[in-house]
Amino acid sequence: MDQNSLPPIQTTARDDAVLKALVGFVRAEALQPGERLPTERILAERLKVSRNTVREALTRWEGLGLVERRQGSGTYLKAAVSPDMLHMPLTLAGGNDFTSLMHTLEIRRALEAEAAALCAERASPADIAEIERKLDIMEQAFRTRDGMSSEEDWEFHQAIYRVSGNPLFEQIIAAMHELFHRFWEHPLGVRDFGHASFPYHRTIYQCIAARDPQGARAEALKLIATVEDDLKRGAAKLKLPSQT
Amino acid sequence: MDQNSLPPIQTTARDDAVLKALVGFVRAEALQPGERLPTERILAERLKVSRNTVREALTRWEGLGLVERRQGSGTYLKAAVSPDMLHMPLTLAGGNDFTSLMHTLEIRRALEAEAAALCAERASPADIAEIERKLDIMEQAFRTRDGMSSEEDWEFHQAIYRVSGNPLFEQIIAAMHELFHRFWEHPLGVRDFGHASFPYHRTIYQCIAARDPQGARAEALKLIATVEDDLKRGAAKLKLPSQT
DNA sequence: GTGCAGAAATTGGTTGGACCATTGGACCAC
DNA sequence: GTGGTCCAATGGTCCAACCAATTTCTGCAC
Repeated sequence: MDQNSLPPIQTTARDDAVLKALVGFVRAEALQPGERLPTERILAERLKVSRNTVREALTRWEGLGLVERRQGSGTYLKAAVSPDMLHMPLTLAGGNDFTSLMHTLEIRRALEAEAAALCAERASPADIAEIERKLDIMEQAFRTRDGMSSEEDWEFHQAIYRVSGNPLFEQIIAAMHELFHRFWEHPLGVRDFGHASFPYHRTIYQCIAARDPQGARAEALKLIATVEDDLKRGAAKLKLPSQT
Repeated sequence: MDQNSLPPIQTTARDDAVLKALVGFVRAEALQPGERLPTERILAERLKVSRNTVREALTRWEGLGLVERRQGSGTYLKAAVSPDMLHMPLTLAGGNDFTSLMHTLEIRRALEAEAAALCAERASPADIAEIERKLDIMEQAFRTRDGMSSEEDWEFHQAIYRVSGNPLFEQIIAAMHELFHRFWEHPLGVRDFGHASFPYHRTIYQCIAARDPQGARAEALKLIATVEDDLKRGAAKLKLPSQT
């Protein structure tokens, strides 16, 4: 590690300066997502600030999803950083009621359709192969575990978001995914939850492989529609309140 | 083995607990945005945690825009909080390059299309009348000011988001709108920026009035497509870098 | 009483040092 | 190999100060 890439900082606005210095460091060292950055103690020493200040700065980055801290292990880069990043922290007054869940699904439907369409436009042969691989894994898991393939299912969708070439898709949907799963852990009493959506994964893939954006968009819409139907059936069964 | 049957164990989550307690406090005291919440020292004492831990928690809230800290004065609530907020920190790399702008536009295209479709499904006669009113105002402004109708244009779209019945559309797009306008104030040197999109506002309205979700979706896609074209022309003129 | 300058208290920001809990590797007995 | 134990490294928490900005109070001049 080049020690000159971590010069001491100068004035007030300490933690901002720490982050700025850290951006410079990441670029100087060409750190990639997944790599570990220096320990808090080293950063504090090099930047001539207290470790608490370093921690406040890293806490902000962690909140933005730029970094992940693992106790006993280190702090790891989670996304690419650049000097002119724009942060748009969006907090939605979501609820645990059925209505809010449907609202998130409507957003997901919009993004899923667009991502699939963009994916069909832009996928390289290697991308298509990668998506097919995820699809095979998912279908395999679906058959052997009789429908419980949520993890593999999610990876399939993530692959599509990535190939869409627009990182915002993954960021937004990942945030909603977490909310969704607070509810989804127990499939709302619907035994075969998600079964209906299964075939559409392959049809989406086929449209992508055939470079058919409109088709991919349409199939993605159908997929989410089946999830919405499942959700409605589950809500009806549980007599879930439709309002908070 | 079902991976879900062995979730990661939850050990320590001090600052999360602090935030949870703080949510409870805000609700118990019915604090409104703008009001001051207890000092860090008091929070630390009451919650039986160190002040550092309180600060890390507040730093996270500050990063999310929920709270504002003023040295010497106090910490003030900036937005309403609820126990089940959904946090969506979006960071887009490279603020003013063409690629990032296109990324935000792709998200907007997805949401705009879906909002228009939902709007066509759900609009009441009163809603339709309201949208038409906004449309008339926009068209009037467009004609008298020769294309400079961004404010009225925005209100027309907002009306559609509202009628869609899903508040998330407006929240997400509003956040991106602000971001977008930091660079959009000057229409990238394209003199008639936005002109091409003008007729589609009325066609979208007509589809909504005719309760035609598919048509509304298609027209919304066309509208954004014209904006994308304008943007590309502007980028070509300015020789804007397509990468960071 | 009023107005205002300066002192004092309040509050977030920073520091340095200490200890705890977890992680992951090294090492060892089996 | 396998399974333990130990140990150093690292993030998480705590404490007790002090600094810097702000607010509030005090007391004096008028």
